[in-house]
Amino acid sequence: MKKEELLKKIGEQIRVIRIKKGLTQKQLAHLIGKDQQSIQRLEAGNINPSYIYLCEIADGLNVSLLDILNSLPA
Amino acid sequence: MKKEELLKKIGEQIRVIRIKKGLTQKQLAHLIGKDQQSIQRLEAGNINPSYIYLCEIADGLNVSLLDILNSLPA
DNA sequence: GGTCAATACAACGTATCCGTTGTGCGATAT
DNA sequence: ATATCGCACAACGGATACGTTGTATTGACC
Repeated sequence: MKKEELLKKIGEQIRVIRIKKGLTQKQLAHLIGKDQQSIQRLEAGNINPSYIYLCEIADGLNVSLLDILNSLPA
Repeated sequence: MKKEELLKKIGEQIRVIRIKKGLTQKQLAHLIGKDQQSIQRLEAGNINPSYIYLCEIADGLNVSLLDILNSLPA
């Protein structure tokens, strides 16, 4: 699969979970010591986040990284 | 969990799977267009790999990223 | 002894991440 | 009209990933 597609898919999935949890981008960002723009770029698929970054996001969403990857659209 | 621990754990897990598949660092590297040193640093936990990098590694190992994360020691 | 394979560490350069600031735009509310 | 909220995009800068080269160590094999 193409790199851009992979990034868009995981970004969209993170957005879905964030909204399901009732959080705004800013709220999620502040939970993990980042700012809203960071979350925006991630969800838009504009960056290639590091493993640690993904772990932090999962932590802020109160799910495991497995939960995020598990529900990725094929 | 500490950042260094997370990186060491995933590095060790990648090494375990690579060896189970009977590959050397160099062979795995060349399968995905990288070189031996990159794999060495990853397995040693010396870098914080990107999502795409992890996807490439999983691809080279012929497993899914979920398979790698699933078997991480708690 | 010599050679080769496998792994490890260090250093350099380019590319990229990611934190941050600034700006804009639509929707809602007062 | 103005303020506020949620989200988007661009640019700058410091930090770091990662490709690459070079080198060291260990062990197997001749």
